Amino acid sequence: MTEDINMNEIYLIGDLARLSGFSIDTLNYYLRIGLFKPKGRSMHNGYRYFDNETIELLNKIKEQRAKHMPIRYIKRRIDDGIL
Amino acid sequence: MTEDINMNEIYLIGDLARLSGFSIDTLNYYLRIGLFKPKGRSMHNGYRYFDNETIELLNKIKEQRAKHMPIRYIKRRIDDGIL
DNA sequence: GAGTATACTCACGAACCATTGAGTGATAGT
DNA sequence: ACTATCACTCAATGGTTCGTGAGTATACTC
Repeated sequence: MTEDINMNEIYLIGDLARLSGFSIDTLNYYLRIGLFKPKGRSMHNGYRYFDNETIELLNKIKEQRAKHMPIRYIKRRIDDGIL
Repeated sequence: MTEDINMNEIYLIGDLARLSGFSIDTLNYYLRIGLFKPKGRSMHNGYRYFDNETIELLNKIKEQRAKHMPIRYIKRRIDDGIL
C-alpha cells in the first residue's frame, strides 16, 4: 500500500535553522540534550535528517520558549505526548 | 491516509556510492548527464538526496554497464520507462 | 552576595558535499 | 594513422555537518 500523501520533505540541520528561526548552535544543543531527535541518519557520514514533524515540534517549542517555559518542562510535555 | 509501509530510507551521494559500488565521481558524472536524478534537494546547502528507488535504478544501471551497454541506450531505456 | 544551574554560544578539526573544468585511456569512425 | 567520442577520473574551491569541549550571560538557590 505504501501510500504517501504528505510531501515528505527532508531537512538537514541547516534547513531546520532556516525554517524554525533557531540557530544551528541552539538546535545542536537541543539535540544534545534530547529535546528532539533526528528521524534518521546517514550511515555513511552520520548526517542527521529531519522532516515536517520536526518543524512542527520546533514551532511548538518556540512558542513555549517565548513564554519562558523551562526546557525541562517542555521536554516533559513532549515525552508525555502533550506537546 | 498518509500511510508509509516502505522504510523510506534517505541517502546522500556518499551512501549511494557505498551501496551501489559506483564511485562518487562516477555518480556525479551520471548526475551531470542526467542518467538519474535526485529525489530532492536541501534548500539550505543544495545537498541532493536519494531513496531506495535510486538504489534499485543504480543496480540496474550497473548490470547494463557490466554488459557494456552504452550509457545513451541505458538513458533511453530509463526515459522510456523500460528500465 | 556567592555559588550553581540554565540556556545557549563559540571554536575546533575532520570529513563530507556541490560545482566546475580539465585530464585520460579506451574505443569508434573516417 | 588521426580525430572524436565515451566514460569516467582528478583537482580545486567554498560551504556544510558532526562531535566535543569550553565559555558566557542571566536566573535561581541558599
